[in-house]
Amino acid sequence: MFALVDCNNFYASCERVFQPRLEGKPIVVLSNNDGCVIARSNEAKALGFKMGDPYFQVKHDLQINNVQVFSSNYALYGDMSRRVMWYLAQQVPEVEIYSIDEAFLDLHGMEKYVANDLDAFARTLRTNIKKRTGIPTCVGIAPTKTLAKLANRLAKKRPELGGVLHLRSEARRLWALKQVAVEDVWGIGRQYAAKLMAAGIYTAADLANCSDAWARKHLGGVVGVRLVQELQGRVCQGLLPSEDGSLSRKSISCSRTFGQPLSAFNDVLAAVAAFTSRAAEKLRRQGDATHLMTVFLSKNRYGLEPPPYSCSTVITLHVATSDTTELLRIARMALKRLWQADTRYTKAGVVFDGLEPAGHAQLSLFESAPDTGKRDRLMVELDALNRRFGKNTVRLATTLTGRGKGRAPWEGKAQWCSPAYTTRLQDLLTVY
DNA sequence: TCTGGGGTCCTAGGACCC
DNA sequence: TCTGGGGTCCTAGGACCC
Repeated sequence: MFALVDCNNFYASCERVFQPRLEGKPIVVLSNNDGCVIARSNEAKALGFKMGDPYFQVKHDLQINNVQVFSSNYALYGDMSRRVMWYLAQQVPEVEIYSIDEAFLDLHGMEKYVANDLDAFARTLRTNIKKRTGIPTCVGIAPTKTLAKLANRLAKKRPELGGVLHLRSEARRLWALKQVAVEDVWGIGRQYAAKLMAAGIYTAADLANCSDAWARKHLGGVVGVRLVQELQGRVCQGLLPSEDGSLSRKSISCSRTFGQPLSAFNDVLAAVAAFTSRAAEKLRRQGDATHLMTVFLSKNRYGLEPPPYSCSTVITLHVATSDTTELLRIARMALKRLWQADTRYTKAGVVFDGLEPAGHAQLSLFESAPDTGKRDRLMVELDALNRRFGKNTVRLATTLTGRGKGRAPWEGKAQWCSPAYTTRLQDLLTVY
């Protein structure tokens, strides 16, 4: 058995924990740059606000409905997430942190520790998470991860289930499959949903009745086969390593939409340099080096201009590196290659691929190992200082613009960001 | 004026190897 | 002159997830 524990409306719930007066009130949280709606409380959902709604389009409706608006506060959400996950890790032998607000638990063999009553166990988890962190959750329990997802979804949609649904029998599984529309199945996106409906497949139950051959042909090959089998109760996926040191990403990126369109090379360079530094930090944190760096620039996609809206260039490094100074040199080179004068750029980003463990760089026959000792030590110190004294305490000059201190021109708006209540001493709540 | 960011996996096709 | 089979590695593109 697997369980999926999912926090309800996580970002909105995090904000509510520190502003209880918002209980029962509509809340939305906006993306970077206060661009779109990315999270909603149930009340905001009921008012018809959608995921991805551009803020400027719904601003008026939000106001007249008295919806509380927040900019995203990842310092807060990340820390609250860690608290929830830490608690779960104490309760079961194996946890997969699937996303910032969801975790799969492996319950195989747990029955004997919880008196054969997984439902009661799940209810205890919910109660304790709420008590310790203030975050409401729902739990789905089923023989496969895909069914656990589905059970979780129903637990969330049907208040009468009390936040927990356990697909303990075949009859229960068949009942649950009939309740869920095919587009709400984990792994069915917009394209597949349209294809399935055209083929007369409307519910998860219909999908579970498809043959392996049909799934292979129409749902992306083996991925589709696994999906259908998991709905039938046949286990195709186990728990994966998660964000706890055992997880090693295969690519690392950092990108942002600018606060305003930029046309000056040095302004965009400052942005690309800042993203490069950030991505290099992530790279070093997982102990890797990259030998493939992509830099991309984007233009406004919503205007009258025809595509292409973005251009990119890939640079292959002969010796993999995680040294920020070296990566900055390459980023500048890539940017020069892409640059077109008189263009209003709206976004930029960098991606590192071809990752390998640092220090094990393959040298070709005639290359000698470059002297990287000093640089490595510099990076270790840099990361240590920033960890200890906060992000960007020490950084490289390229990430600054010629304009001196203050906000960089690429930085976006975050007009309604709540305090970092749990990670910043000055932001600690005072209760009178 | 204003439209997010960071990932994963799979397939198909081409280049190249023995 | 004609003809074969089995691999690997890489990239681009498409789908999906939160």
